[in-house]
Amino acid sequence: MTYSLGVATAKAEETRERILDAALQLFRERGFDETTMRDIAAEAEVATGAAYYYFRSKEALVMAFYARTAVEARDIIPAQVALSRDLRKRVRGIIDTKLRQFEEHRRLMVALVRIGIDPRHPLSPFGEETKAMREESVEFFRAAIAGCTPAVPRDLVADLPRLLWLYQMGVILFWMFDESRGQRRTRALLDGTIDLVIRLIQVSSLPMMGPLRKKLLAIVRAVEA
Amino acid sequence: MTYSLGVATAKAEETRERILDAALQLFRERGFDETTMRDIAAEAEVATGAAYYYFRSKEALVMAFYARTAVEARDIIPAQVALSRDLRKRVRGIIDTKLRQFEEHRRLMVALVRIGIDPRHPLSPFGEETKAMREESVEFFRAAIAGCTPAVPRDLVADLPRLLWLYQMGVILFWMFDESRGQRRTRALLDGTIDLVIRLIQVSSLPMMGPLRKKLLAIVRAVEA
DNA sequence: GGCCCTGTCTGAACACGTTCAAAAAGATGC
DNA sequence: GCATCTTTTTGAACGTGTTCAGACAGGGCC
Repeated sequence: MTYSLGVATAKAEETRERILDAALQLFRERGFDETTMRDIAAEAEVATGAAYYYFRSKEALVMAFYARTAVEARDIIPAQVALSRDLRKRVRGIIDTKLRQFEEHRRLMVALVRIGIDPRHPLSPFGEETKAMREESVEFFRAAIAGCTPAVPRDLVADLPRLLWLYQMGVILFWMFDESRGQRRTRALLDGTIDLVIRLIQVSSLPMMGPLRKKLLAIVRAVEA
Repeated sequence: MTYSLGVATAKAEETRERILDAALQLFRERGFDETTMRDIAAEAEVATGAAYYYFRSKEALVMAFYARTAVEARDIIPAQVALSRDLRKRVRGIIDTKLRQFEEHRRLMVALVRIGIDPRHPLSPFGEETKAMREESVEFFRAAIAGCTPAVPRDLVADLPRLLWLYQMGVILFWMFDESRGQRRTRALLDGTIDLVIRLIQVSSLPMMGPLRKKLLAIVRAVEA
């Protein structure tokens, strides 16, 4: 859950935090590949092995950062969603929040992607072990489409949250590698595609579009199963 | 071009092939991570360093396989495209061909994705070094939409090939991790989405859809630039 | 044949992620 | 306070990708 290994005492918790903070500091200063586990341990003033007592791998340190933002999001995002009933604003709000959370460590996330793209890897966002976190994220989108304007057709309610989550993952992926000034290409992508997504939902809500919706959902389900 | 380092003589070429074949054999038998460079060198009956004389990294061996398929594709795919004027069949033909080429080493490609997802990495399919190969692939799609039925609107002709290439990459990515029997989930994805893509092109060809096309293209261009 | 040059190949050495046996430090019960 | 058990910490050792200084081989040139 916390992506850490055995932590029983308060002192241990403090050591764990020290290691994680040292790691994040060095990752930010030098980059992920340029930082060694020995560096991290030295910075945290523990032996090399100690890092592995708390984190099962170097990537797990990044995952711990990710998990930290997920905990913070529990407060921020529901508040964000409550601000408006407009679906576009809600979705945009969720994604913007996530990007803001990651901002400081944008390039670091690449390390997670490298291993996470493989769903068989324990730390993959598509894997079994991260299921709880993933579903929490999907729930944010479920909350966002509840009672929103424009309303979402009933038969989309079940699958749309997961599709929006996937959309979010795509945007984040793009953003990680977006080296344009202030990541303005990601802004362009967001500005353009959010509109498209919302309009697509609207269009597919028209009565005549029932068959299209059915077909789309059939694809989604065939692919997921 | 060939993703190998200096090869001047015929004997060197033969050694290079021996190393690559040994690597592919071991990768297939045991998997990428489970095969060491020392194993590969031993199997090819050379010293460890020899492998690095011909291939700059372990992943470069996989890239060499990829490059090999790209060379083969130069004959196969144009022939494939020539079989029909039907756009759906053509696109499907290209993607099916690629999947068939990779089939034997499906899981191996994951090793390429892991590093290739980062456009800054030399071996990334989005990077500078692979540009020639990438553009060759895009050209296949350009040939596919030339004189096809249904016809593609003029203003899409410039960008559609790259979008279709991106679509192809997405399908291949999905397929790599598709552990369903015979990768039938990928079949489902292809069956469903090809139809969708073609229909989208048709719909966007309607005269009234000019503004939508413009908007889509504006997004694509803003994101790429 | 002897010399040099370039391309090919060797294998030890290096750096780094990770593991592990054992030591140290705490907690618990008496 | 001591014995025992658990949690935490240590640092050497291991395996692996990669590098590198130098050995080797063949061909051209005198």
